[in-house]
Amino acid sequence: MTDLNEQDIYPSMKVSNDQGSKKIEPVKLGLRLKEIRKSLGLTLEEASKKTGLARSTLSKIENEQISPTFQAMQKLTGGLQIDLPQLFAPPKQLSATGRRDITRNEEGKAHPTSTYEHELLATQLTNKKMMPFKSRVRARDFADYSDWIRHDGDEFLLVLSGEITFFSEFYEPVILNEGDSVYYDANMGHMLISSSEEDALILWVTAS
Amino acid sequence: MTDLNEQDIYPSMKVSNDQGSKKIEPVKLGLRLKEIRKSLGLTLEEASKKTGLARSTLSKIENEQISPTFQAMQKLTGGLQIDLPQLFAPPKQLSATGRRDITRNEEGKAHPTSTYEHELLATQLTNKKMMPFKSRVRARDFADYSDWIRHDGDEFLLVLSGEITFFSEFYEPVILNEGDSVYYDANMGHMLISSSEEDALILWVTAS
DNA sequence: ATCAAAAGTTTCCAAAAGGAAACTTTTTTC
DNA sequence: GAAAAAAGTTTCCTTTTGGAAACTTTTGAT
Repeated sequence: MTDLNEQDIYPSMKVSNDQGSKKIEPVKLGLRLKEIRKSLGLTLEEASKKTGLARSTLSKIENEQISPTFQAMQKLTGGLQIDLPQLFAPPKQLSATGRRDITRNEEGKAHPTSTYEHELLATQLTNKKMMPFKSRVRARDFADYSDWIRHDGDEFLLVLSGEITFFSEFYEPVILNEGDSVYYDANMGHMLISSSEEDALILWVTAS
Repeated sequence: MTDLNEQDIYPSMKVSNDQGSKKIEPVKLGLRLKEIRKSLGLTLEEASKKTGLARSTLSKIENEQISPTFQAMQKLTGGLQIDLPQLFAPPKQLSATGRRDITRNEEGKAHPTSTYEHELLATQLTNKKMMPFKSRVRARDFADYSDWIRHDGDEFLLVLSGEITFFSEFYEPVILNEGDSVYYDANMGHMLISSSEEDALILWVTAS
Protein backbone atom coordinates (compact mmCIF):
# COMPACT_ATOMS: atom_id res chain seq x y z
CA MET A 1 0.00 0.00 0.00
CA THR A 2 2.37 2.59 1.21
CA ASP A 3 5.39 2.78 3.38
CA LEU A 4 3.12 2.43 6.35
CA ASN A 5 3.33 -0.94 7.94
CA GLU A 6 -0.02 -1.48 9.54
CA GLN A 7 0.84 -4.91 10.94
CA ASP A 8 3.53 -3.63 13.20
CA ILE A 9 2.18 -0.31 14.21
CA TYR A 10 -1.49 -1.02 14.45
CA PRO A 11 -1.77 -4.72 15.03
CA SER A 12 -5.50 -4.36 15.53
CA MET A 13 -5.80 -3.05 12.02
CA LYS A 14 -4.81 -6.36 10.60
CA VAL A 15 -6.96 -7.10 7.61
CA SER A 16 -8.09 -10.67 7.79
CA ASN A 17 -10.52 -13.08 6.26
CA ASP A 18 -10.74 -15.75 8.88
CA GLN A 19 -14.13 -16.59 10.22
CA GLY A 20 -13.90 -14.97 13.56
CA SER A 21 -11.31 -17.48 14.67
CA LYS A 22 -13.58 -19.96 16.34
CA LYS A 23 -12.12 -22.47 18.72
CA ILE A 24 -10.64 -25.62 17.36
CA GLU A 25 -13.27 -27.19 15.22
CA PRO A 26 -14.84 -30.40 16.41
CA VAL A 27 -16.48 -30.36 12.99
CA LYS A 28 -19.19 -32.95 12.78
CA LEU A 29 -18.10 -34.03 9.35
CA GLY A 30 -20.58 -36.85 9.12
CA LEU A 31 -23.60 -34.78 9.92
CA ARG A 32 -22.41 -32.10 7.60
CA LEU A 33 -22.05 -34.55 4.78
CA LYS A 34 -25.48 -35.97 5.38
CA GLU A 35 -26.91 -32.48 5.24
CA ILE A 36 -25.21 -31.79 1.97
CA ARG A 37 -26.27 -35.05 0.42
CA LYS A 38 -29.85 -34.53 1.50
CA SER A 39 -29.86 -31.01 0.23
CA LEU A 40 -28.80 -32.38 -3.13
CA GLY A 41 -31.63 -34.86 -2.91
CA LEU A 42 -29.34 -37.83 -3.32
CA THR A 43 -29.61 -41.33 -1.89
CA LEU A 44 -26.54 -43.14 -0.66
CA GLU A 45 -26.62 -45.22 -3.81
CA GLU A 46 -26.63 -42.17 -6.04
CA ALA A 47 -23.98 -40.43 -4.01
CA SER A 48 -21.97 -43.60 -4.25
CA LYS A 49 -22.13 -43.53 -8.02
CA LYS A 50 -21.12 -39.91 -8.14
CA THR A 51 -18.24 -40.16 -5.74
CA GLY A 52 -16.96 -43.62 -6.41
CA LEU A 53 -17.14 -44.48 -2.73
CA ALA A 54 -19.09 -47.53 -1.64
CA ARG A 55 -22.57 -47.06 -0.31
CA SER A 56 -21.50 -48.65 2.92
CA THR A 57 -18.52 -46.36 3.25
CA LEU A 58 -20.67 -43.30 2.85
CA SER A 59 -23.04 -44.59 5.48
CA LYS A 60 -20.22 -45.14 7.91
CA ILE A 61 -18.81 -41.70 7.30
CA GLU A 62 -22.16 -40.08 7.83
CA ASN A 63 -22.62 -41.93 11.08
CA GLU A 64 -19.17 -41.03 12.27
CA GLN A 65 -18.16 -44.65 12.43
CA ILE A 66 -15.05 -44.05 10.43
CA SER A 67 -12.80 -41.14 9.67
CA PRO A 68 -12.46 -40.81 5.90
CA THR A 69 -9.03 -40.51 4.38
CA PHE A 70 -8.07 -37.42 2.52
CA GLN A 71 -8.37 -39.45 -0.61
CA ALA A 72 -11.96 -40.33 0.22
CA MET A 73 -12.68 -36.72 0.98
CA GLN A 74 -11.39 -35.70 -2.39
CA LYS A 75 -13.75 -38.14 -4.02
CA LEU A 76 -16.52 -36.66 -1.95
CA THR A 77 -15.83 -33.08 -2.85
CA GLY A 78 -15.14 -33.91 -6.45
CA GLY A 79 -18.20 -36.08 -6.92
CA LEU A 80 -20.66 -33.90 -5.11
CA GLN A 81 -19.38 -30.70 -6.63
CA ILE A 82 -18.62 -29.06 -3.35
CA ASP A 83 -15.33 -27.79 -2.18
CA LEU A 84 -13.49 -28.68 0.91
CA PRO A 85 -14.00 -25.48 2.83
CA GLN A 86 -17.71 -26.04 2.39
CA LEU A 87 -17.42 -29.40 4.05
CA PHE A 88 -15.90 -27.92 7.13
CA ALA A 89 -17.80 -24.71 7.23
CA PRO A 90 -20.27 -25.02 10.05
CA PRO A 91 -23.84 -24.94 8.71
CA LYS A 92 -24.00 -21.21 8.50
CA GLN A 93 -20.99 -18.97 8.63
CA LEU A 94 -22.65 -16.02 10.21
CA SER A 95 -19.62 -13.80 10.41
CA ALA A 96 -19.33 -11.07 12.96
CA THR A 97 -22.46 -9.11 12.73
CA GLY A 98 -23.78 -5.79 13.82
CA ARG A 99 -20.52 -3.97 14.09
CA ARG A 100 -20.22 -0.39 13.00
CA ASP A 101 -17.52 2.22 13.31
CA ILE A 102 -17.91 5.84 12.35
CA THR A 103 -14.94 8.07 11.71
CA ARG A 104 -15.66 11.78 11.55
CA ASN A 105 -13.84 14.01 9.13
CA GLU A 106 -10.27 14.61 10.28
CA GLU A 107 -10.77 12.38 13.29
CA GLY A 108 -8.96 9.29 12.13
CA LYS A 109 -5.79 8.04 13.71
CA ALA A 110 -2.93 10.12 12.40
CA HIS A 111 0.19 8.46 11.14
CA PRO A 112 2.68 10.71 9.38
CA THR A 113 5.61 9.48 7.31
CA SER A 114 8.07 11.29 5.13
CA THR A 115 5.99 10.87 2.03
CA TYR A 116 2.45 10.77 3.38
CA GLU A 117 0.29 11.88 6.22
CA HIS A 118 -2.00 8.96 6.78
CA GLU A 119 -5.24 9.14 8.64
CA LEU A 120 -6.45 5.66 9.51
CA LEU A 121 -10.19 5.18 9.54
CA ALA A 122 -12.42 2.75 11.42
CA THR A 123 -9.71 1.92 13.90
CA GLN A 124 -12.16 0.67 16.51
CA LEU A 125 -12.90 -2.52 14.63
CA THR A 126 -10.56 -5.44 14.32
CA ASN A 127 -10.68 -8.26 11.84
CA LYS A 128 -11.80 -6.12 9.02
CA LYS A 129 -11.71 -7.29 5.44
CA MET A 130 -10.66 -3.85 4.34
CA MET A 131 -8.42 -1.18 5.73
CA PRO A 132 -9.49 2.31 4.75
CA PHE A 133 -7.50 5.49 5.24
CA LYS A 134 -7.14 8.97 3.90
CA SER A 135 -3.74 10.27 3.00
CA ARG A 136 -2.25 13.61 2.25
CA VAL A 137 0.43 13.02 -0.33
CA ARG A 138 3.51 14.99 0.52
CA ALA A 139 5.94 13.40 -1.86
CA ARG A 140 6.70 15.64 -4.83
CA ASP A 141 9.25 13.59 -6.58
CA PHE A 142 9.90 10.10 -7.68
CA ALA A 143 13.13 10.34 -5.74
CA ASP A 144 11.36 10.75 -2.44
CA TYR A 145 10.97 6.97 -2.51
CA SER A 146 13.79 4.53 -2.25
CA ASP A 147 11.96 1.81 -4.10
CA TRP A 148 8.56 0.64 -5.33
CA ILE A 149 5.96 0.05 -2.71
CA ARG A 150 4.52 -3.45 -2.97
CA HIS A 151 2.55 -5.71 -0.68
CA ASP A 152 -0.20 -8.31 -0.77
CA GLY A 153 -3.75 -7.64 -1.73
CA ASP A 154 -5.80 -5.33 -3.83
CA GLU A 155 -5.77 -1.60 -3.47
CA PHE A 156 -8.24 1.04 -4.48
CA LEU A 157 -7.64 4.75 -4.37
CA LEU A 158 -9.76 7.76 -5.10
CA VAL A 159 -8.54 11.33 -5.38
CA LEU A 160 -10.47 13.55 -3.01
CA SER A 161 -8.67 16.76 -3.90
CA GLY A 162 -5.57 17.92 -5.68
CA GLU A 163 -3.75 16.09 -8.41
CA ILE A 164 -1.46 13.11 -8.18
CA THR A 165 0.76 11.19 -10.51
CA PHE A 166 0.41 7.46 -10.11
CA PHE A 167 3.53 5.51 -10.95
CA SER A 168 3.44 1.77 -11.35
CA GLU A 169 5.85 -0.90 -12.35
CA PHE A 170 4.20 -2.06 -15.55
CA TYR A 171 2.48 1.06 -16.79
CA GLU A 172 3.29 4.59 -17.80
CA PRO A 173 2.77 7.18 -15.07
CA VAL A 174 -0.71 8.58 -15.11
CA ILE A 175 -2.15 11.79 -13.75
CA LEU A 176 -5.25 11.55 -11.60
CA ASN A 177 -7.47 14.44 -10.67
CA GLU A 178 -10.22 14.91 -8.15
CA GLY A 179 -12.81 12.19 -8.57
CA ASP A 180 -10.53 9.86 -10.51
CA SER A 181 -9.83 6.46 -9.06
CA VAL A 182 -7.63 3.48 -9.70
CA TYR A 183 -7.82 -0.16 -8.65
CA TYR A 184 -4.68 -2.25 -8.80
CA ASP A 185 -2.84 -5.31 -7.56
CA ALA A 186 -0.69 -4.04 -4.79
CA ASN A 187 2.07 -6.53 -5.40
CA MET A 188 2.81 -4.59 -8.54
CA GLY A 189 5.25 -1.88 -7.57
CA HIS A 190 3.54 1.46 -7.13
CA MET A 191 4.03 4.96 -5.72
CA LEU A 192 2.36 8.35 -5.70
CA ILE A 193 3.37 11.97 -5.81
CA SER A 194 1.38 15.15 -5.55
CA SER A 195 1.64 17.00 -8.82
CA SER A 196 -0.50 20.00 -7.95
CA GLU A 197 0.41 23.06 -5.92
CA GLU A 198 -1.26 21.90 -2.77
CA ASP A 199 -0.79 18.41 -1.33
CA ALA A 200 -3.30 15.98 -2.79
CA LEU A 201 -5.75 14.24 -0.54
CA ILE A 202 -6.73 10.69 -1.37
CA LEU A 203 -8.84 7.91 0.00
CA TRP A 204 -7.17 4.55 0.08
CA VAL A 205 -8.67 1.14 0.71
CA THR A 206 -6.73 -2.09 0.91
CA ALA A 207 -7.97 -5.67 1.06
CA SER A 208 -5.84 -8.80 1.34
CA MET B 1 -24.81 -2.90 0.30
CA THR B 2 -27.60 -1.42 -1.66
CA ASP B 3 -30.49 -2.56 -3.72
CA LEU B 4 -28.08 -3.09 -6.55
CA ASN B 5 -27.49 -6.70 -7.25
CA GLU B 6 -24.08 -6.81 -8.76
CA GLN B 7 -24.02 -10.57 -9.17
CA ASP B 8 -26.86 -10.65 -11.63
CA ILE B 9 -26.29 -7.48 -13.49
CA TYR B 10 -22.57 -7.32 -13.66
CA PRO B 11 -21.36 -10.88 -13.27
CA SER B 12 -17.85 -9.74 -13.92
CA MET B 13 -18.05 -7.48 -10.90
CA LYS B 14 -18.40 -10.42 -8.61
CA VAL B 15 -16.27 -9.80 -5.58
CA SER B 16 -14.49 -13.00 -4.85
CA ASN B 17 -11.70 -14.43 -2.84
CA ASP B 18 -11.28 -17.74 -4.54
CA GLN B 19 -7.96 -18.32 -6.10
CA GLY B 20 -8.96 -18.02 -9.67
CA SER B 21 -11.18 -21.08 -9.48
CA LYS B 22 -8.65 -23.64 -10.55
CA LYS B 23 -9.76 -26.99 -11.79
CA ILE B 24 -10.58 -29.71 -9.33
CA GLU B 25 -7.76 -29.62 -6.87
CA PRO B 26 -5.19 -32.37 -7.09
CA VAL B 27 -3.88 -30.63 -3.99
CA LYS B 28 -0.43 -31.79 -3.15
CA LEU B 29 -1.29 -32.08 0.48
CA GLY B 30 2.03 -33.55 1.46
CA LEU B 31 4.12 -30.83 -0.09
CA ARG B 32 1.87 -28.23 1.35
CA LEU B 33 2.25 -29.67 4.80
CA LYS B 34 5.98 -29.81 4.48
CA GLU B 35 6.04 -26.16 3.50
CA ILE B 36 3.96 -25.20 6.45
CA ARG B 37 6.03 -27.19 8.89
CA LYS B 38 9.22 -25.72 7.49
CA SER B 39 7.83 -22.24 7.62
CA LEU B 40 7.13 -22.82 11.29
CA GLY B 41 10.67 -23.98 11.72
CA LEU B 42 9.65 -27.34 13.12
CA THR B 43 11.30 -30.72 12.81
CA LEU B 44 9.22 -33.84 12.33
CA GLU B 45 9.85 -34.68 15.94
CA GLU B 46 8.55 -31.35 17.15
CA ALA B 47 5.58 -31.43 14.84
CA SER B 48 4.91 -34.90 16.12
CA LYS B 49 4.78 -33.65 19.70
CA LYS B 50 2.47 -30.84 18.75
CA THR B 51 0.08 -32.88 16.70
CA GLY B 52 0.15 -36.22 18.45
CA LEU B 53 0.89 -37.98 15.19
CA ALA B 54 3.90 -40.25 14.95
CA ARG B 55 7.04 -38.89 13.37
CA SER B 56 6.86 -41.65 10.84
CA THR B 57 3.29 -40.88 9.99
CA LEU B 58 4.09 -37.28 9.34
CA SER B 59 6.95 -38.28 7.12
CA LYS B 60 4.70 -40.56 5.11
CA ILE B 61 2.06 -37.91 4.73
CA GLU B 62 4.59 -35.37 3.57
CA ASN B 63 5.94 -37.78 1.01
CA GLU B 64 2.49 -38.66 -0.21
CA GLN B 65 2.95 -42.26 0.79
CA ILE B 66 -0.31 -42.33 2.66
CA SER B 67 -3.52 -40.39 2.62
CA PRO B 68 -4.22 -39.10 6.12
CA THR B 69 -7.61 -39.69 7.66
CA PHE B 70 -9.76 -36.78 8.56
CA GLN B 71 -8.92 -37.51 12.15
CA ALA B 72 -5.25 -37.15 11.39
CA MET B 73 -5.89 -33.95 9.56
CA GLN B 74 -7.69 -32.53 12.52
CA LYS B 75 -4.70 -33.30 14.68
CA LEU B 76 -2.56 -31.57 12.12
CA THR B 77 -4.58 -28.42 11.93
CA GLY B 78 -5.15 -28.30 15.63
CA GLY B 79 -1.56 -28.94 16.59
CA LEU B 80 0.04 -26.64 14.07
CA GLN B 81 -2.45 -23.86 14.60
CA ILE B 82 -3.49 -23.68 11.02
CA ASP B 83 -6.92 -24.12 9.64
CA LEU B 84 -8.06 -26.52 7.04
CA PRO B 85 -8.57 -24.11 4.19
CA GLN B 86 -4.95 -23.13 4.65
CA LEU B 87 -3.90 -26.70 4.11
CA PHE B 88 -5.58 -26.82 0.75
CA ALA B 89 -4.63 -23.41 -0.44
CA PRO B 90 -2.11 -23.87 -3.24
CA PRO B 91 1.47 -23.14 -2.21
CA LYS B 92 1.47 -19.50 -3.07
CA GLN B 93 -1.65 -17.66 -3.81
CA LEU B 94 0.15 -15.31 -6.07
CA SER B 95 -2.98 -13.55 -7.02
CA ALA B 96 -3.20 -11.92 -10.37
CA THR B 97 -0.48 -9.41 -10.57
CA GLY B 98 0.18 -6.27 -12.48
CA ARG B 99 -3.41 -5.38 -13.12
CA ARG B 100 -4.59 -1.83 -12.98
CA ASP B 101 -7.81 -0.09 -13.86
CA ILE B 102 -8.33 3.65 -13.86
CA THR B 103 -11.76 5.18 -13.73
CA ARG B 104 -11.97 8.86 -14.53
CA ASN B 105 -14.33 11.11 -12.70
CA GLU B 106 -17.90 10.51 -13.84
CA GLU B 107 -16.80 7.79 -16.21
CA GLY B 108 -17.83 4.74 -14.26
CA LYS B 109 -20.54 2.40 -15.38
CA ALA B 110 -23.87 3.99 -14.54
CA HIS B 111 -26.52 2.00 -12.80
CA PRO B 112 -29.54 3.94 -11.59
CA THR B 113 -32.15 2.58 -9.18
CA SER B 114 -35.04 4.23 -7.44
CA THR B 115 -33.01 5.12 -4.40
CA TYR B 116 -29.53 5.56 -5.81
CA GLU B 117 -27.60 6.40 -8.90
CA HIS B 118 -24.66 4.10 -8.78
CA GLU B 119 -21.50 4.58 -10.72
CA LEU B 120 -19.47 1.40 -10.73
CA LEU B 121 -15.72 1.84 -10.73
CA ALA B 122 -12.94 -0.34 -12.01
CA THR B 123 -15.28 -2.45 -14.11
CA GLN B 124 -12.52 -3.68 -16.38
CA LEU B 125 -11.11 -5.99 -13.77
CA THR B 126 -12.70 -9.22 -12.65
CA ASN B 127 -11.99 -11.21 -9.54
CA LYS B 128 -11.47 -8.21 -7.40
CA LYS B 129 -11.40 -8.40 -3.65
CA MET B 130 -13.28 -5.16 -3.40
CA MET B 131 -16.03 -3.57 -5.37
CA PRO B 132 -15.87 0.21 -5.33
CA PHE B 133 -18.54 2.55 -6.57
CA LYS B 134 -19.78 6.07 -6.15
CA SER B 135 -23.41 6.70 -5.48
CA ARG B 136 -25.69 9.65 -5.58
CA VAL B 137 -28.23 9.09 -2.82
CA ARG B 138 -31.67 9.96 -4.06
CA ALA B 139 -33.72 8.48 -1.27
CA ARG B 140 -35.10 11.14 1.02
CA ASP B 141 -37.13 9.04 3.32
CA PHE B 142 -36.95 5.89 5.30
CA ALA B 143 -40.07 4.83 3.47
CA ASP B 144 -38.35 4.81 0.11
CA TYR B 145 -37.08 1.40 1.12
CA SER B 146 -39.21 -1.65 1.58
CA ASP B 147 -36.82 -3.29 4.00
CA TRP B 148 -33.30 -3.23 5.39
CA ILE B 149 -30.54 -3.81 2.92
CA ARG B 150 -28.32 -6.66 4.00
CA HIS B 151 -25.77 -8.88 2.32
CA ASP B 152 -22.51 -10.62 3.00
CA GLY B 153 -19.25 -8.89 3.61
CA ASP B 154 -17.89 -5.69 5.01
CA GLU B 155 -18.79 -2.32 3.72
CA PHE B 156 -17.06 1.02 3.95
CA LEU B 157 -18.53 4.33 2.91
CA LEU B 158 -17.23 7.86 2.80
CA VAL B 159 -19.29 10.95 2.21
CA LEU B 160 -17.88 12.92 -0.72
CA SER B 161 -20.41 15.70 -0.61
CA GLY B 162 -23.77 16.50 0.91
CA GLU B 163 -25.18 15.02 4.06
CA ILE B 164 -26.68 11.61 4.66
CA THR B 165 -28.44 9.86 7.48
CA PHE B 166 -27.20 6.35 8.03
CA PHE B 167 -29.79 3.98 9.45
CA SER B 168 -28.81 0.61 10.78
CA GLU B 169 -30.54 -2.24 12.49
CA PHE B 170 -28.77 -2.10 15.83
CA TYR B 171 -27.89 1.57 16.17
CA GLU B 172 -29.56 4.92 16.28
CA PRO B 173 -29.57 6.77 12.97
CA VAL B 174 -26.53 8.95 12.53
CA ILE B 175 -25.86 11.96 10.36
CA LEU B 176 -22.73 11.95 8.26
CA ASN B 177 -21.25 14.97 6.55
CA GLU B 178 -18.62 15.43 3.91
CA GLY B 179 -15.47 13.62 4.91
CA ASP B 180 -17.17 11.38 7.47
CA SER B 181 -16.97 7.65 6.95
CA VAL B 182 -18.42 4.48 8.39
CA TYR B 183 -17.33 0.86 8.29
CA TYR B 184 -19.86 -1.84 9.07
CA ASP B 185 -20.87 -5.46 8.71
CA ALA B 186 -23.20 -5.49 5.76
CA ASN B 187 -25.29 -8.34 7.08
CA MET B 188 -26.56 -5.91 9.64
CA GLY B 189 -29.57 -4.21 8.08
CA HIS B 190 -28.70 -0.77 6.78
CA MET B 191 -29.97 2.03 4.54
CA LEU B 192 -29.16 5.60 3.60
CA ILE B 193 -31.01 8.76 2.81
CA SER B 194 -29.84 12.18 1.70
CA SER B 195 -30.66 14.67 4.40
CA SER B 196 -29.27 17.77 2.74
CA GLU B 197 -30.84 19.89 0.02
CA GLU B 198 -28.84 18.41 -2.78
CA ASP B 199 -28.38 14.67 -3.27
CA ALA B 200 -25.42 13.39 -1.32
CA LEU B 201 -22.53 11.79 -3.14
CA ILE B 202 -20.76 8.92 -1.46
CA LEU B 203 -17.99 6.48 -2.13
CA TRP B 204 -18.81 2.89 -1.30
CA VAL B 205 -16.50 -0.08 -1.10
CA THR B 206 -17.62 -3.63 -0.42
CA ALA B 207 -15.54 -6.72 0.30
CA SER B 208 -16.83 -10.24 0.87
C1' DA C 1 -52.27 -54.40 6.95
C1' DT C 2 -49.09 -57.05 3.35
C1' DC C 3 -45.74 -57.33 0.21
C1' DA C 4 -42.21 -55.35 -2.80
C1' DA C 5 -38.91 -52.11 -3.70
C1' DA C 6 -35.82 -48.73 -2.16
C1' DA C 7 -32.84 -46.81 1.28
C1' DG C 8 -29.82 -47.44 4.84
C1' DT C 9 -26.90 -50.25 8.18
C1' DT C 10 -23.84 -53.95 9.58
C1' DT C 11 -20.74 -57.75 8.77
C1' DC C 12 -16.74 -59.59 7.04
C1' DC C 13 -12.50 -59.29 4.83
C1' DA C 14 -8.89 -57.18 1.92
C1' DA C 15 -6.31 -52.96 1.67
C1' DA C 16 -4.48 -48.99 3.61
C1' DA C 17 -3.24 -45.97 7.62
C1' DG C 18 -0.73 -45.10 11.94
C1' DG C 19 2.85 -46.06 15.46
C1' DA C 20 7.42 -48.04 17.48
C1' DA C 21 11.66 -48.91 16.38
C1' DA C 22 15.33 -49.90 13.14
C1' DC C 23 17.75 -47.81 9.65
C1' DT C 24 19.71 -44.04 6.59
C1' DT C 25 20.91 -39.38 5.60
C1' DT C 26 22.16 -34.79 6.93
C1' DT C 27 24.06 -31.57 10.10
C1' DT C 28 26.94 -30.24 13.86
C1' DT C 29 30.93 -30.56 16.79
C1' DC C 30 35.53 -31.37 17.80
C1' DG D 1 37.37 -35.44 8.17
C1' DA D 2 35.57 -38.71 11.85
C1' DA D 3 32.28 -39.20 15.41
C1' DA D 4 28.12 -37.85 17.44
C1' DA D 5 23.74 -35.91 17.23
C1' DA D 6 19.76 -34.65 14.89
C1' DA D 7 16.53 -35.15 11.23
C1' DG D 8 14.20 -37.92 8.20
C1' DT D 9 12.84 -42.51 6.02
C1' DT D 10 11.59 -47.35 5.94
C1' DT D 11 10.22 -51.60 8.00
C1' DC D 12 7.21 -54.30 10.48
C1' DC D 13 3.16 -54.90 12.76
C1' DT D 14 -1.44 -53.40 14.76
C1' DT D 15 -5.47 -50.78 14.03
C1' DT D 16 -8.62 -48.70 11.05
C1' DT D 17 -10.57 -47.78 6.64
C1' DG D 18 -13.16 -49.04 2.46
C1' DG D 19 -15.84 -52.25 -0.39
C1' DA D 20 -19.09 -56.40 -1.47
C1' DA D 21 -22.70 -58.49 0.13
C1' DA D 22 -25.88 -59.78 3.72
C1' DC D 23 -29.12 -57.89 6.58
C1' DT D 24 -32.56 -54.42 8.51
C1' DT D 25 -35.52 -50.52 8.17
C1' DT D 26 -38.35 -47.34 5.67
C1' DT D 27 -41.35 -46.08 1.92
C1' DG D 28 -45.21 -46.75 -0.86
C1' DA D 29 -48.40 -49.24 -3.69
C1' DT D 30 -52.36 -52.08 -3.61
